[in-house]
Amino acid sequence: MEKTYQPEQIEHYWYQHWEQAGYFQPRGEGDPFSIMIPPPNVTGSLHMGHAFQDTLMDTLVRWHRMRGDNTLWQVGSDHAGIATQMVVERKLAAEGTSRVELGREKFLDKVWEWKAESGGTITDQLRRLGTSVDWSRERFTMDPGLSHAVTEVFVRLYNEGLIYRGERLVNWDPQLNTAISDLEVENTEEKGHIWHFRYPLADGSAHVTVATTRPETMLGDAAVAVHPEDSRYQELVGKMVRLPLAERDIPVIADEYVDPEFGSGCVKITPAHDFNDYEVGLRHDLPQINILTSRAYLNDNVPERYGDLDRYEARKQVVQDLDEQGLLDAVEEHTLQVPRGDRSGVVIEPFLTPQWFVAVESLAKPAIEAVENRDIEFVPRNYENMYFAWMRELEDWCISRQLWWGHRIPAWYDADGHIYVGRDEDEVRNEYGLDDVELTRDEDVLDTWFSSALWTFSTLGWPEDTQDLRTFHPSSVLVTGFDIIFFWVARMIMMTLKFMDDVPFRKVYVHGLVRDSEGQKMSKSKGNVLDPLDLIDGIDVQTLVDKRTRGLMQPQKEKQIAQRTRKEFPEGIRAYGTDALRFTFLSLASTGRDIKWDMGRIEGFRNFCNKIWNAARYVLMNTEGEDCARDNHDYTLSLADRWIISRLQHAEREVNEALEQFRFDQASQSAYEFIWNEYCDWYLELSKPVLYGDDYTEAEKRGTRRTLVHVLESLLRLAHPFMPFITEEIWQRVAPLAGAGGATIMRAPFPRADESKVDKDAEHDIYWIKEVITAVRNIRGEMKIAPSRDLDLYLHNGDENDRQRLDANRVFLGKLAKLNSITWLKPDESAPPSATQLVGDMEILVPMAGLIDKDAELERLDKEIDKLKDEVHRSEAKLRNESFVDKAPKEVVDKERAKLDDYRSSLARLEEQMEKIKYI
RNA sequence: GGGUGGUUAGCUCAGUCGGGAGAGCAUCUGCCUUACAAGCAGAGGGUCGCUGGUUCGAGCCCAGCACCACCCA
Repeated sequence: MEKTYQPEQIEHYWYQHWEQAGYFQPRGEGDPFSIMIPPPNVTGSLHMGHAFQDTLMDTLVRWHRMRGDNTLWQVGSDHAGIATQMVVERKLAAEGTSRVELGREKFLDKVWEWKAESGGTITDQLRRLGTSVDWSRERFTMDPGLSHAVTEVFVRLYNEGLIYRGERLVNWDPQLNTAISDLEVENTEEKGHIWHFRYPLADGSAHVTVATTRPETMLGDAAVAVHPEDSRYQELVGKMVRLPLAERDIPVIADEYVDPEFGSGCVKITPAHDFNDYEVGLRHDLPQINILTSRAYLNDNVPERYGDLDRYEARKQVVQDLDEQGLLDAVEEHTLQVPRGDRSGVVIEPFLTPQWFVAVESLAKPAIEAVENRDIEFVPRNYENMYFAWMRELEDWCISRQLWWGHRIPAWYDADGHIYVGRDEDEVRNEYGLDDVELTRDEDVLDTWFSSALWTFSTLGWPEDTQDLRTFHPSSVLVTGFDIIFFWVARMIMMTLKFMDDVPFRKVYVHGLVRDSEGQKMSKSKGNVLDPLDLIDGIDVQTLVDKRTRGLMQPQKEKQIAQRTRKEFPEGIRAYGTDALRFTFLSLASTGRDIKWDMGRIEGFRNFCNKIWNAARYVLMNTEGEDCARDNHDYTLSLADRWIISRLQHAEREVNEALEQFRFDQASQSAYEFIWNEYCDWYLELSKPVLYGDDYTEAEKRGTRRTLVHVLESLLRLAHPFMPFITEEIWQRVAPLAGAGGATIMRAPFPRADESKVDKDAEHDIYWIKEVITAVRNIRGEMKIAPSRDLDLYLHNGDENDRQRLDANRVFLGKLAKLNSITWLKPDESAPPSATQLVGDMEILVPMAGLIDKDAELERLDKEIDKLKDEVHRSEAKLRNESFVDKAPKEVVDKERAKLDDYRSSLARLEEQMEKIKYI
């Protein structure tokens, strides 16, 4: 083996090998366990969120696979309607053509071409993470099978009256010229203004003042509203106002929606351009006056002078005109929430257009019940409240998009505009007897989320009744971010209950967001994005700066981003490897909270990988070609052997229990602690005296070699779900020595604790040995005695247990504490003046002559004594408190008494010791 | 305005049943000890956000407040 761990040399090899060997496919027997990957966007590339999420899923999947379950991790991607169309349109523009020029059919050919060439980026990147997804079943939402499912669902819902077409206010992106979903709208806080306008009453008797952040929409005002209980405006309600510029009369209405405290307490109502006003308009039967075109220019419903102005030009003009008429009361600075399209970056308009909707009420009811009655459980559970809150005030879902790329809506219109819905045109014609009628198909496509909502069952072959569906549906757990609970999770639950009559998954594990080291969201525009592949492979600082500053929407930020990047990563990023990256995510994955990325952690875990690597080197150096008692059963286990085997059972229990509760942080920490703090720090050291000297028999040496390889082989399996590559690489060499069969660690059994191997006596004995060794090392460290110097050790005031443990473990103590001699003193015998530590009542004495500075030792003792005195006082006070002694459980009181006894006797010993050396 | 989560060592985070707070990183000291300097050994470091309450006892339970983050309006 190489002397240091070099991840790049093993990761590619093993992944290719696993994939080719088909190890990612379900084994075909055992309890089914399945996870459906949240399909990444086909235009996307891997970011830290994916890496985090996929690490969690892969850990669960590998764990279950090793536990013998029939495990499927279903992989695939979604077609990302808008994003993909934009990418391809941009490409076409660069080629000097356009979507419109090509026409729908040719454009779609181009999209598929693009998909074939570039659509595999993210799935290729997934492989670098070691994800054990079943590539042979990879799905794409636009595949024929999934498209078939989409059509089927649409038609069935339509026939039940659960899909309808209607004119509603939707989020409209005027640049992309399509409706978009709430999810695709980002509300950003921006500086703007509030304009206060005076609207005169129609009878000229007075005026009302209204405030708005969007002056141009006043041309579409349908009313002015006040709060019904606002005494200031009682007499106004029912009167008419003369809307300036438009010169229309509009009523003053009373509605609870108005906040009397805000502004003048008087608001303009523009039903066609504001979601709240829309609702108010419906309540009061107001006209919906649409003043915009789909590109956000003003249309024919406004006076001519504003026609064909873009919304911002119109704003200026309206303000100027009102000002000239003396109707501009005031302008204030104001910070407001501005809705922007996450793809286009432009301000989104609430816009009135005909769209297709899913009526969700009847679908939501069972979806709420499924969570209420715990058919589906959220982890952590508090996300259920978020789910309920949203589901209980759910609005109908706008599913149509004015795009070409996507599932085209299976609806046809005749010349009179009658709608016919069916699986295809033939079916429509047959069903409705439309032999000779000319039909045109709806131009729109469905929201990508519509197809994603069917993901758990469409990927398994629905509407066919397949074996896969029967085996792997419902899936076992969904691992996802909280940000798409509404848009995806809730919709999957609704659709799956409707069409499968079952839940899509039993559990939803909700993880947090990966943030940068300062807790900021990672984003291209902030220039603080980390690419998981750069953490795996490393990147020099110049390349990183280039990457972060390329193609910025706000080029003026380039300098600042470059500066901050160079400050945070002066040396660039070193290559840490996939296993260290994964382990970092796992260790930070405590329940449901966001994680701040910490380079220190990944560095530490790369070191951990190196530790495992070198531990394996040590084991192999001492066992390859040696008799490890694989076939030879004549061997003896030492105390250390029995101890590490016992500790292994604890670790195995902890890891399994933690994973059962999705506590990836605790699971990985248990593995880490066992491997580093017990196996490496103590057991490997304890094995050396057995293997290297003449103090032990051949049978004992065989026992230790056997234990070295067996425990290593087990801990590799234990850590495999966390760190698949390094564990496989080492396991391939270690498994044969341990007599463990199988072609891959991936399919080796996951370790489970065997309580019969827990050995309390061995644990107590090793605990004692560690205490004694640590005591000596402490003296060494505090007294600055060179580690190379062998010490003479005296033990005083020990009991019979101490005596027996000493006799049984002299060799261990001698080697690990680097001792020249160990002398057991009888109670009446005294040692030369010594530095002292206590193990229980036993004094650990290292003679001072020539080694130890008297004053330093006195100072050290003094500090110890002070500490003990504090403890004694605290404990005495507690026990003097009668209500404590009366009311606290007996065990607690007894424990406190025992502690006090210990403190007192330790104190006495140290004081005695202090007296002894004070006068030398 | 409503809701959720958070506030613990210099930093990033654990903390189970209420019974005197832990890890990693960083820091300090000493070591190239034949698995590992990406390492070993040792050490220092905490008013558990604030105030009150419950309790014999509160990081943990209750109330209020402050600040941060997110969701909704």
